[in-house]
Amino acid sequence: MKIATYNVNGVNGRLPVLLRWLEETAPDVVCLQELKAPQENFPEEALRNAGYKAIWHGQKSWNGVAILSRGAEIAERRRVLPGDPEDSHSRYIEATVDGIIIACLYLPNGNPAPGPKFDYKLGWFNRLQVHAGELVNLDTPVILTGDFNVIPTEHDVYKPERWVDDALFRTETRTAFRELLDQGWTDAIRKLYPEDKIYTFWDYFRNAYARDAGLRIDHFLLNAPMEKRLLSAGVDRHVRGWEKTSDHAPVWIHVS
DNA sequence: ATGCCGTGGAAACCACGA
Repeated sequence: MKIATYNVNGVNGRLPVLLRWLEETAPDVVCLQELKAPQENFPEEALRNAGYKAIWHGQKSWNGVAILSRGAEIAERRRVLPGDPEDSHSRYIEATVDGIIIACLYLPNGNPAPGPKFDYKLGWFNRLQVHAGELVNLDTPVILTGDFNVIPTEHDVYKPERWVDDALFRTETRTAFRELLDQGWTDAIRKLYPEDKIYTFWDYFRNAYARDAGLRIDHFLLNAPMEKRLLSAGVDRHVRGWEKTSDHAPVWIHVS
């Protein structure tokens, strides 16, 4: 079973690229972030014609998350991260697919830091920690995946010294991610590739992709029952080289 | 290297992203 995550940066503007990638790689389940589309403008029919059923939580202009499935039914569990009734951003959706609990998330960027946006990021992160703490010890396999907007370590960025004051790499952010892992989550890519230079995002400008000036910010975190079933993982980085592509590349895992 | 690009929405510029 192949499960992927992809920050599409606009699901309608990105539709040709998304459909091409789906046809090429045929993942069984896909988590999408940054739909940038209101609920009624999600390309449900185009994805159905490509073989995918979907649940999604849209929002005008920004954010938006979705879960697609090629075969198994998608049983939605929640579409809001608990802990703040005032939070209006569509950044979280969670479902059971083929016996696996899959949380699709788009953690706030948080720049500029410090400031209110960084405070929102840390608050959202804390709510994620609380909720993840309830998921990690389930006997059910659980996956937290999506765009975490976290550079976990200096090995996950082309020039760490340039990012120390950035919301993606600040001490508070890395500490929060470490605390999340310490609950008992396994970073699937780092489990399989402890040393390799692996990126999932390259800026649109400064020729970042050609220079391989990237970041690893899209992650798969697995609880113990899921980690036991991990077979392989990777980044479809060639997709970042396509025309009219997202600034993120798809990331995937293969589980038994 | 402090958004130089890209997207969506509103209005012919702006907010936002990482």
